[in-house]
Amino acid sequence: MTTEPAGLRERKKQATRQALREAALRLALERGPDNVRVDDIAEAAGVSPRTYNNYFSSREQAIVAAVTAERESRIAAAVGAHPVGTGLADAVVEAVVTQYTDPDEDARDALLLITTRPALREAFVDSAAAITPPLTAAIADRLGAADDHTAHVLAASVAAAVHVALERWARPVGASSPASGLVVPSGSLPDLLRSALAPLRPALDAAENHRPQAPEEDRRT
Amino acid sequence: MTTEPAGLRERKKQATRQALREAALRLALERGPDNVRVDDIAEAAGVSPRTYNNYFSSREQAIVAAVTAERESRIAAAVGAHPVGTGLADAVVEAVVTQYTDPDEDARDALLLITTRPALREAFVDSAAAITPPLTAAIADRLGAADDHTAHVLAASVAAAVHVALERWARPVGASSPASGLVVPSGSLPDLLRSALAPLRPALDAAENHRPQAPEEDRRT
DNA sequence: AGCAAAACTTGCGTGCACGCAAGTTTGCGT
DNA sequence: ACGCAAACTTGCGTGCACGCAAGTTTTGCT
Repeated sequence: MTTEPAGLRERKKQATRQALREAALRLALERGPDNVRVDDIAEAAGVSPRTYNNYFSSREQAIVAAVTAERESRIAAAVGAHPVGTGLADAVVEAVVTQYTDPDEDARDALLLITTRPALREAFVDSAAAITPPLTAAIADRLGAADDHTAHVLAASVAAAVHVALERWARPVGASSPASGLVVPSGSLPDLLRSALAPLRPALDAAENHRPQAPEEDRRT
Repeated sequence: MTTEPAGLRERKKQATRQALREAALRLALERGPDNVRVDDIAEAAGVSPRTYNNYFSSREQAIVAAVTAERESRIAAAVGAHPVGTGLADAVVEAVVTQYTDPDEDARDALLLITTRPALREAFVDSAAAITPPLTAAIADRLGAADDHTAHVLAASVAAAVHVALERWARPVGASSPASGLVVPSGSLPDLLRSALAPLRPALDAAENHRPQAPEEDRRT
Protein backbone atom coordinates (compact mmCIF):
# COMPACT_ATOMS: atom_id res chain seq x y z
CA MET A 1 0.00 0.00 0.00
CA THR A 2 2.90 2.31 0.61
CA THR A 3 4.42 1.25 -2.67
CA GLU A 4 1.69 1.82 -5.16
CA PRO A 5 2.70 1.15 -8.73
CA ALA A 6 1.67 4.73 -9.29
CA GLY A 7 0.48 5.87 -12.65
CA LEU A 8 2.70 7.85 -14.93
CA ARG A 9 0.74 10.93 -14.11
CA GLU A 10 1.29 10.68 -10.39
CA ARG A 11 4.99 10.16 -10.79
CA LYS A 12 5.32 13.22 -12.95
CA LYS A 13 3.54 15.24 -10.34
CA GLN A 14 5.87 14.11 -7.59
CA ALA A 15 8.85 14.82 -9.79
CA THR A 16 7.63 18.32 -10.49
CA ARG A 17 6.94 18.92 -6.83
CA GLN A 18 10.40 17.80 -5.87
CA ALA A 19 12.03 19.82 -8.60
CA LEU A 20 10.19 22.89 -7.38
CA ARG A 21 11.10 22.60 -3.74
CA GLU A 22 14.72 21.79 -4.48
CA ALA A 23 15.01 24.68 -6.86
CA ALA A 24 13.42 26.93 -4.28
CA LEU A 25 15.85 25.94 -1.57
CA ARG A 26 18.89 26.05 -3.78
CA LEU A 27 18.13 29.51 -5.07
CA ALA A 28 17.27 30.76 -1.61
CA LEU A 29 20.61 29.56 -0.31
CA GLU A 30 22.53 30.96 -3.23
CA ARG A 31 21.04 34.40 -3.41
CA GLY A 32 19.26 34.87 -0.13
CA PRO A 33 15.51 34.38 0.09
CA ASP A 34 14.65 37.95 -0.74
CA ASN A 35 16.36 37.79 -4.07
CA VAL A 36 14.39 34.85 -5.30
CA ARG A 37 11.34 35.55 -7.41
CA VAL A 38 8.65 32.99 -7.91
CA ASP A 39 9.37 33.15 -11.60
CA ASP A 40 12.94 32.10 -10.94
CA ILE A 41 11.85 29.02 -9.06
CA ALA A 42 9.40 28.09 -11.75
CA GLU A 43 11.96 28.57 -14.45
CA ALA A 44 14.57 26.55 -12.59
CA ALA A 45 12.09 23.72 -12.26
CA GLY A 46 11.02 23.95 -15.85
CA VAL A 47 7.39 24.86 -15.37
CA SER A 48 5.33 27.98 -15.75
CA PRO A 49 4.93 30.34 -12.82
CA ARG A 50 1.26 29.55 -12.79
CA THR A 51 1.95 25.87 -12.36
CA TYR A 52 4.25 26.61 -9.49
CA ASN A 53 1.25 28.00 -7.69
CA ASN A 54 -0.67 24.83 -8.29
CA TYR A 55 1.85 23.06 -6.09
CA PHE A 56 2.69 25.61 -3.44
CA SER A 57 0.59 28.45 -2.20
CA SER A 58 3.49 30.56 -1.08
CA ARG A 59 7.16 30.97 -1.75
CA GLU A 60 7.99 30.17 1.84
CA GLN A 61 6.11 26.93 1.66
CA ALA A 62 8.19 25.73 -1.23
CA ILE A 63 11.49 26.54 0.43
CA VAL A 64 10.53 24.96 3.71
CA ALA A 65 9.14 21.91 1.97
CA ALA A 66 12.62 21.02 0.79
CA VAL A 67 13.51 20.36 4.40
CA THR A 68 10.26 19.01 5.77
CA ALA A 69 9.07 17.13 2.73
CA GLU A 70 9.33 13.55 3.81
CA ARG A 71 9.14 13.89 7.53
CA GLU A 72 5.41 13.35 7.56
CA SER A 73 5.44 9.97 5.97
CA ARG A 74 8.58 8.93 7.83
CA ILE A 75 6.98 9.68 11.15
CA ALA A 76 3.93 7.65 10.26
CA ALA A 77 6.10 4.80 9.08
CA ALA A 78 8.18 4.92 12.24
CA VAL A 79 5.07 4.69 14.39
CA GLY A 80 3.82 1.75 12.41
CA ALA A 81 7.15 -0.04 12.53
CA HIS A 82 7.51 0.26 16.27
CA PRO A 83 7.76 -2.97 18.25
CA VAL A 84 4.32 -4.00 19.35
CA GLY A 85 5.37 -4.55 22.92
CA THR A 86 5.95 -0.90 23.58
CA GLY A 87 3.15 1.53 24.23
CA LEU A 88 1.63 3.85 21.72
CA ALA A 89 2.96 6.85 23.58
CA ASP A 90 6.52 5.65 23.29
CA ALA A 91 6.06 4.79 19.66
CA VAL A 92 4.79 8.24 18.82
CA VAL A 93 7.28 10.16 20.91
CA GLU A 94 10.23 8.22 19.60
CA ALA A 95 9.06 8.48 16.03
CA VAL A 96 8.65 12.22 16.25
CA VAL A 97 11.90 12.85 18.07
CA THR A 98 13.84 10.63 15.73
CA GLN A 99 12.48 12.21 12.62
CA TYR A 100 13.08 15.70 13.86
CA THR A 101 16.58 14.90 14.98
CA ASP A 102 18.32 15.82 11.85
CA PRO A 103 20.92 13.42 10.59
CA ASP A 104 21.09 15.45 7.44
CA GLU A 105 24.09 17.67 7.02
CA ASP A 106 22.69 19.50 4.07
CA ALA A 107 19.80 20.72 6.14
CA ARG A 108 22.12 22.58 8.48
CA ASP A 109 22.54 25.78 6.58
CA ALA A 110 19.00 25.51 5.32
CA LEU A 111 17.69 25.52 8.87
CA LEU A 112 19.95 28.39 9.76
CA LEU A 113 18.48 30.34 6.91
CA ILE A 114 14.96 29.39 7.89
CA THR A 115 15.23 30.27 11.53
CA THR A 116 16.73 33.60 10.57
CA ARG A 117 13.91 34.92 8.42
CA PRO A 118 10.61 35.43 10.20
CA ALA A 119 8.44 34.48 7.24
CA LEU A 120 10.34 31.24 6.77
CA ARG A 121 10.26 30.47 10.45
CA GLU A 122 6.52 30.74 10.46
CA ALA A 123 6.17 28.49 7.45
CA PHE A 124 8.51 25.97 9.05
CA VAL A 125 6.65 25.94 12.34
CA ASP A 126 3.32 25.65 10.58
CA SER A 127 4.56 22.72 8.56
CA ALA A 128 4.10 20.60 11.67
CA ALA A 129 0.42 20.44 10.85
CA ALA A 130 1.24 18.32 7.83
CA ILE A 131 2.02 15.33 10.00
CA THR A 132 -1.61 15.03 11.03
CA PRO A 133 -2.99 12.99 8.12
CA PRO A 134 -0.34 10.26 7.98
CA LEU A 135 -0.11 10.13 11.74
CA THR A 136 -3.86 9.72 11.94
CA ALA A 137 -3.61 6.70 9.73
CA ALA A 138 -0.75 5.23 11.71
CA ILE A 139 -2.47 5.71 15.06
CA ALA A 140 -5.79 4.46 13.75
CA ASP A 141 -3.99 1.40 12.54
CA ARG A 142 -2.63 0.73 15.98
CA LEU A 143 -5.91 1.39 17.73
CA GLY A 144 -7.86 -0.81 15.41
CA ALA A 145 -9.26 1.12 12.52
CA ALA A 146 -12.69 1.46 14.07
CA ASP A 147 -11.85 4.60 15.93
CA ASP A 148 -10.81 7.01 13.29
CA HIS A 149 -12.12 9.98 15.14
CA THR A 150 -9.99 9.46 18.21
CA ALA A 151 -6.94 8.82 16.09
CA HIS A 152 -7.52 12.05 14.23
CA VAL A 153 -7.80 14.07 17.42
CA LEU A 154 -4.71 12.48 18.90
CA ALA A 155 -2.69 13.02 15.75
CA ALA A 156 -3.78 16.64 15.57
CA SER A 157 -2.83 17.10 19.21
CA VAL A 158 0.59 15.63 18.60
CA ALA A 159 0.99 18.00 15.69
CA ALA A 160 -0.04 20.85 17.96
CA ALA A 161 2.52 19.82 20.56
CA VAL A 162 5.21 19.66 17.88
CA HIS A 163 4.11 23.09 16.78
CA VAL A 164 4.62 24.41 20.28
CA ALA A 165 8.04 22.81 20.51
CA LEU A 166 9.15 24.21 17.17
CA GLU A 167 7.88 27.63 18.14
CA ARG A 168 9.89 27.61 21.33
CA TRP A 169 12.91 26.34 19.48
CA ALA A 170 12.92 28.78 16.62
CA ARG A 171 12.26 31.84 18.73
CA PRO A 172 14.68 34.39 20.09
CA VAL A 173 12.13 34.31 22.93
CA GLY A 174 10.60 37.69 23.49
CA ALA A 175 11.33 39.00 26.97
CA SER A 176 7.81 40.30 27.46
CA SER A 177 7.07 38.29 30.58
CA PRO A 178 9.33 39.42 33.36
CA ALA A 179 7.33 37.41 35.88
CA SER A 180 9.45 34.41 36.70
CA GLY A 181 12.97 34.01 35.51
CA LEU A 182 12.43 30.29 35.35
CA VAL A 183 11.67 30.04 31.67
CA VAL A 184 13.78 27.48 29.95
CA PRO A 185 15.93 29.32 27.43
CA SER A 186 15.08 26.86 24.70
CA GLY A 187 17.11 23.69 24.92
CA SER A 188 17.87 21.24 22.19
CA LEU A 189 15.08 20.35 19.81
CA PRO A 190 14.81 16.71 20.92
CA ASP A 191 14.43 17.81 24.55
CA LEU A 192 11.85 20.38 23.63
CA LEU A 193 9.91 17.81 21.65
CA ARG A 194 9.96 15.29 24.46
CA SER A 195 8.76 17.73 27.03
CA ALA A 196 6.10 19.10 24.71
CA LEU A 197 4.80 15.62 24.03
CA ALA A 198 4.94 14.50 27.64
CA PRO A 199 1.57 15.98 28.63
CA LEU A 200 -0.12 14.02 25.86
CA ARG A 201 1.16 10.64 27.00
CA PRO A 202 -1.80 9.97 29.29
CA ALA A 203 -4.17 10.60 26.40
CA LEU A 204 -2.28 8.22 24.13
CA ASP A 205 -2.11 5.56 26.82
CA ALA A 206 -5.78 5.89 27.59
CA ALA A 207 -6.76 5.57 23.96
CA GLU A 208 -4.72 2.43 23.66
CA ASN A 209 -6.06 0.68 26.74
CA HIS A 210 -9.55 1.83 26.34
CA ARG A 211 -10.21 0.94 22.80
CA PRO A 212 -13.07 -1.55 23.00
CA GLN A 213 -16.21 0.33 22.06
CA ALA A 214 -18.24 3.48 21.87
CA PRO A 215 -16.44 6.55 20.56
CA GLU A 216 -18.54 8.95 22.60
CA GLU A 217 -18.44 7.67 26.09
CA ASP A 218 -19.51 9.46 29.19
CA ARG A 219 -21.35 12.69 28.90
CA ARG A 220 -21.93 14.38 32.16
CA THR A 221 -23.85 17.58 32.00
CA MET B 1 -6.23 42.00 35.29
CA THR B 2 -9.07 41.26 32.94
CA THR B 3 -10.34 44.82 33.25
CA GLU B 4 -7.35 46.93 32.50
CA PRO B 5 -8.06 50.65 32.51
CA ALA B 6 -6.71 50.57 28.97
CA GLY B 7 -5.16 53.65 27.52
CA LEU B 8 -6.91 55.74 24.97
CA ARG B 9 -4.74 54.30 22.28
CA GLU B 10 -5.69 50.74 23.01
CA ARG B 11 -9.36 51.55 23.03
CA LYS B 12 -9.14 53.22 19.68
CA LYS B 13 -7.46 50.16 18.28
CA GLN B 14 -10.17 47.86 19.53
CA ALA B 15 -12.81 50.18 18.17
CA THR B 16 -11.19 50.18 14.77
CA ARG B 17 -10.87 46.42 14.82
CA GLN B 18 -14.50 45.99 15.70
CA ALA B 19 -15.61 48.48 13.10
CA LEU B 20 -13.64 46.61 10.47
CA ARG B 21 -14.97 43.18 11.23
CA GLU B 22 -18.54 44.38 11.52
CA ALA B 23 -18.30 46.25 8.27
CA ALA B 24 -16.80 43.19 6.64
CA LEU B 25 -19.59 40.91 7.78
CA ARG B 26 -22.36 43.36 6.99
CA LEU B 27 -21.13 43.97 3.47
CA ALA B 28 -20.55 40.28 2.88
CA LEU B 29 -24.11 39.50 3.91
CA GLU B 30 -25.57 42.31 1.87
CA ARG B 31 -23.75 41.75 -1.39
CA GLY B 32 -22.29 38.32 -1.11
CA PRO B 33 -18.64 37.84 -0.20
CA ASP B 34 -17.37 37.98 -3.77
CA ASN B 35 -18.72 41.43 -4.31
CA VAL B 36 -16.89 42.96 -1.40
CA ARG B 37 -13.59 44.63 -2.06
CA VAL B 38 -11.11 45.29 0.66
CA ASP B 39 -11.41 48.96 -0.16
CA ASP B 40 -15.11 48.82 0.57
CA ILE B 41 -14.54 47.40 4.02
CA ALA B 42 -11.89 49.96 4.79
CA GLU B 43 -14.09 52.77 3.61
CA ALA B 44 -17.06 51.52 5.59
CA ALA B 45 -14.91 51.45 8.70
CA GLY B 46 -13.42 54.83 8.02
CA VAL B 47 -9.80 53.86 7.60
CA SER B 48 -7.42 53.51 4.73
CA PRO B 49 -7.13 50.20 2.90
CA ARG B 50 -3.58 49.94 4.08
CA THR B 51 -4.66 50.22 7.69
CA TYR B 52 -7.18 47.50 7.16
CA ASN B 53 -4.29 45.22 6.40
CA ASN B 54 -2.61 46.15 9.63
CA TYR B 55 -5.51 44.52 11.44
CA PHE B 56 -6.40 41.58 9.27
CA SER B 57 -4.20 39.70 6.89
CA SER B 58 -6.98 38.51 4.67
CA ARG B 59 -10.49 39.45 3.75
CA GLU B 60 -11.80 36.13 5.02
CA GLN B 61 -10.21 36.69 8.38
CA ALA B 62 -12.05 39.93 8.88
CA ILE B 63 -15.44 38.46 7.99
CA VAL B 64 -14.99 35.42 10.17
CA ALA B 65 -13.70 37.52 13.04
CA ALA B 66 -17.09 39.16 13.35
CA VAL B 67 -18.42 35.80 14.48
CA THR B 68 -15.47 34.39 16.39
CA ALA B 69 -14.15 37.60 17.87
CA GLU B 70 -14.85 37.19 21.53
CA ARG B 71 -15.02 33.47 21.84
CA GLU B 72 -11.38 33.18 22.77
CA SER B 73 -11.56 35.34 25.82
CA ARG B 74 -14.97 33.98 26.80
CA ILE B 75 -13.66 30.44 26.76
CA ALA B 76 -10.76 31.39 28.94
CA ALA B 77 -13.02 33.24 31.32
CA ALA B 78 -15.40 30.30 31.49
CA VAL B 79 -12.58 27.95 32.39
CA GLY B 80 -11.42 30.28 35.10
CA ALA B 81 -14.88 30.77 36.51
CA HIS B 82 -15.63 27.10 36.79
CA PRO B 83 -16.42 25.71 40.24
CA VAL B 84 -13.26 24.51 41.83
CA GLY B 85 -14.74 21.19 42.79
CA THR B 86 -15.01 19.97 39.24
CA GLY B 87 -12.09 18.66 37.30
CA LEU B 88 -10.08 20.60 34.78
CA ALA B 89 -11.30 18.38 31.99
CA ASP B 90 -14.93 19.18 32.71
CA ALA B 91 -14.16 22.85 33.03
CA VAL B 92 -12.48 22.96 29.66
CA VAL B 93 -15.00 20.82 27.82
CA GLU B 94 -17.96 22.72 29.20
CA ALA B 95 -16.38 26.07 28.51
CA VAL B 96 -15.65 25.16 24.91
CA VAL B 97 -19.00 23.58 24.23
CA THR B 98 -20.89 26.44 25.83
CA GLN B 99 -19.05 29.09 23.93
CA TYR B 100 -19.46 27.34 20.64
CA THR B 101 -23.11 26.70 21.22
CA ASP B 102 -24.41 29.77 19.63
CA PRO B 103 -27.09 31.65 21.48
CA ASP B 104 -26.74 34.40 18.97
CA GLU B 105 -29.45 34.69 16.38
CA ASP B 106 -27.56 37.15 14.27
CA ALA B 107 -24.80 34.65 13.72
CA ARG B 108 -27.18 32.23 12.04
CA ASP B 109 -27.09 33.58 8.54
CA ALA B 110 -23.49 34.54 8.98
CA LEU B 111 -22.58 30.94 9.69
CA LEU B 112 -24.64 29.78 6.77
CA LEU B 113 -22.70 32.10 4.55
CA ILE B 114 -19.41 30.99 6.03
CA THR B 115 -20.00 27.29 5.69
CA THR B 116 -21.06 27.81 2.11
CA ARG B 117 -17.92 29.43 0.79
CA PRO B 118 -14.78 27.29 0.93
CA ALA B 119 -12.41 30.16 1.63
CA LEU B 120 -14.54 31.36 4.52
CA ARG B 121 -14.93 27.86 5.88
CA GLU B 122 -11.21 27.47 6.03
CA ALA B 123 -10.74 30.78 7.79
CA PHE B 124 -13.45 29.85 10.27
CA VAL B 125 -11.98 26.47 11.04
CA ASP B 126 -8.51 27.94 11.38
CA SER B 127 -9.79 30.53 13.80
CA ALA B 128 -9.87 27.81 16.44
CA ALA B 129 -6.15 28.30 16.87
CA ALA B 130 -6.83 31.69 18.37
CA ILE B 131 -8.12 30.16 21.58
CA THR B 132 -4.66 28.87 22.44
CA PRO B 133 -3.17 31.95 24.11
CA PRO B 134 -6.03 32.79 26.49
CA LEU B 135 -6.68 29.15 27.19
CA THR B 136 -3.02 28.68 28.04
CA ALA B 137 -3.32 31.41 30.63
CA ALA B 138 -6.50 29.95 32.06
CA ILE B 139 -5.11 26.44 32.32
CA ALA B 140 -1.80 27.64 33.70
CA ASP B 141 -3.74 29.51 36.32
CA ARG B 142 -5.52 26.37 37.39
CA LEU B 143 -2.41 24.24 37.37
CA GLY B 144 -0.45 26.73 39.37
CA ALA B 145 1.45 29.05 37.13
CA ALA B 146 4.67 27.13 37.52
CA ASP B 147 3.99 24.88 34.57
CA ASP B 148 3.43 27.18 31.69
CA HIS B 149 4.84 24.77 29.23
CA THR B 150 2.34 22.02 29.99
CA ALA B 151 -0.52 24.48 29.93
CA HIS B 152 0.55 25.70 26.54
CA VAL B 153 0.67 22.20 25.09
CA LEU B 154 -2.69 21.31 26.55
CA ALA B 155 -4.29 24.48 25.28
CA ALA B 156 -2.86 23.92 21.82
CA SER B 157 -4.16 20.38 21.86
CA VAL B 158 -7.60 21.54 22.83
CA ALA B 159 -7.47 24.02 19.99
CA ALA B 160 -6.45 21.22 17.66
CA ALA B 161 -9.35 19.08 18.81
CA VAL B 162 -11.74 21.96 18.25
CA HIS B 163 -10.21 22.37 14.84
CA VAL B 164 -10.97 18.75 14.04
CA ALA B 165 -14.52 19.12 15.27
CA LEU B 166 -15.14 22.24 13.24
CA GLU B 167 -13.68 20.60 10.20
CA ARG B 168 -16.02 17.68 10.50
CA TRP B 169 -18.92 19.98 11.13
CA ALA B 170 -18.39 22.38 8.27
CA ARG B 171 -17.71 19.73 5.68
CA PRO B 172 -20.03 18.21 3.14
CA VAL B 173 -17.85 15.19 4.01
CA GLY B 174 -15.94 13.98 1.02
CA ALA B 175 -16.74 10.37 0.22
CA SER B 176 -13.12 9.53 -0.39
CA SER B 177 -12.89 6.84 2.27
CA PRO B 178 -15.18 4.03 1.30
CA ALA B 179 -13.73 1.79 3.98
CA SER B 180 -16.34 1.53 6.68
CA GLY B 181 -19.78 2.98 6.35
CA LEU B 182 -19.76 3.71 10.03
CA VAL B 183 -18.60 7.28 9.84
CA VAL B 184 -20.79 9.60 11.81
CA PRO B 185 -22.47 11.87 9.27
CA SER B 186 -21.56 14.96 11.26
CA GLY B 187 -23.94 15.48 14.13
CA SER B 188 -24.61 18.66 16.02
CA LEU B 189 -21.65 20.86 16.81
CA PRO B 190 -21.85 20.37 20.58
CA ASP B 191 -21.76 16.61 20.15
CA LEU B 192 -18.87 16.84 17.75
CA LEU B 193 -16.97 19.03 20.16
CA ARG B 194 -17.57 16.70 23.08
CA SER B 195 -16.43 13.65 21.23
CA ALA B 196 -13.42 15.45 19.81
CA LEU B 197 -12.38 16.62 23.25
CA ALA B 198 -13.01 13.27 24.92
CA PRO B 199 -9.64 11.75 23.99
CA LEU B 200 -7.86 14.64 25.66
CA ARG B 201 -9.55 14.24 29.01
CA PRO B 202 -6.93 11.83 30.36
CA ALA B 203 -4.22 14.33 29.56
CA LEU B 204 -6.06 17.14 31.31
CA ASP B 205 -6.77 14.98 34.33
CA ALA B 206 -3.19 13.84 34.56
CA ALA B 207 -1.87 17.38 34.40
CA GLU B 208 -4.21 18.39 37.17
CA ASN B 209 -3.17 15.59 39.48
CA HIS B 210 0.28 17.01 39.35
CA ARG B 211 1.92 13.63 39.27
CA PRO B 212 0.73 11.54 36.40
CA GLN B 213 1.08 7.83 36.79
CA ALA B 214 4.42 6.73 35.45
CA PRO B 215 5.58 8.51 32.36
CA GLU B 216 9.00 6.91 32.80
CA GLU B 217 10.45 10.12 31.59
CA ASP B 218 11.93 12.44 34.02
CA ARG B 219 13.04 15.52 32.29
CA ARG B 220 14.94 18.01 34.23
CA THR B 221 16.74 20.64 32.29
C1' DA C 1 -6.36 0.73 -31.54
C1' DG C 2 -9.16 4.66 -31.12
C1' DC C 3 -11.83 7.92 -28.85
C1' DA C 4 -13.95 10.59 -25.17
C1' DA C 5 -13.63 12.16 -20.48
C1' DA C 6 -10.77 13.56 -16.85
C1' DA C 7 -6.58 15.56 -15.11
C1' DC C 8 -2.94 18.80 -15.60
C1' DT C 9 -0.53 22.95 -17.57
C1' DT C 10 -0.48 27.53 -19.04
C1' DG C 11 -1.47 32.69 -20.03
C1' DC C 12 -4.11 36.30 -18.60
C1' DG C 13 -6.32 39.41 -15.55
C1' DT C 14 -7.64 41.03 -11.05
C1' DG C 15 -7.44 42.01 -6.35
C1' DC C 16 -4.54 41.66 -2.66
C1' DA C 17 -0.77 41.39 1.15
C1' DC C 18 2.96 43.66 2.86
C1' DG C 19 7.62 46.31 3.08
C1' DC C 20 8.98 50.93 3.29
C1' DA C 21 9.27 55.65 4.48
C1' DA C 22 6.92 59.71 5.41
C1' DG C 23 3.31 62.13 8.30
C1' DT C 24 0.30 62.11 12.44
C1' DT C 25 -1.28 60.96 17.10
C1' DT C 26 -0.65 59.32 21.88
C1' DG C 27 1.98 58.70 25.99
C1' DC C 28 5.39 59.96 29.30
C1' DG C 29 9.10 62.05 31.63
C1' DT C 30 10.97 66.32 33.37
C1' DA D 1 3.29 72.69 30.23
C1' DC D 2 6.41 71.23 26.93
C1' DG D 3 8.55 68.35 23.92
C1' DC D 4 10.51 63.99 22.63
C1' DA D 5 9.94 59.12 21.66
C1' DA D 6 7.20 55.44 20.54
C1' DA D 7 3.09 53.82 18.35
C1' DC D 8 -0.14 54.12 14.71
C1' DT D 9 -1.89 55.58 10.00
C1' DT D 10 -1.37 56.21 5.26
C1' DG D 11 0.23 56.24 0.15
C1' DC D 12 3.01 53.97 -2.85
C1' DG D 13 5.16 50.28 -5.17
C1' DT D 14 6.07 45.48 -5.90
C1' DG D 15 5.45 40.71 -6.17
C1' DC D 16 2.12 37.45 -5.59
C1' DA D 17 -2.04 34.12 -5.19
C1' DC D 18 -5.67 32.41 -7.56
C1' DG D 19 -10.06 32.19 -10.67
C1' DC D 20 -10.98 31.38 -15.34
C1' DA D 21 -10.94 29.44 -19.82
C1' DA D 22 -8.37 27.58 -23.35
C1' DG D 23 -4.87 24.06 -24.88
C1' DT D 24 -2.41 19.62 -23.90
C1' DT D 25 -1.48 15.06 -21.90
C1' DT D 26 -3.00 10.73 -19.51
C1' DT D 27 -6.30 7.28 -18.70
C1' DG D 28 -9.98 4.16 -19.12
C1' DC D 29 -13.45 2.10 -21.96
C1' DT D 30 -15.22 -0.14 -25.90
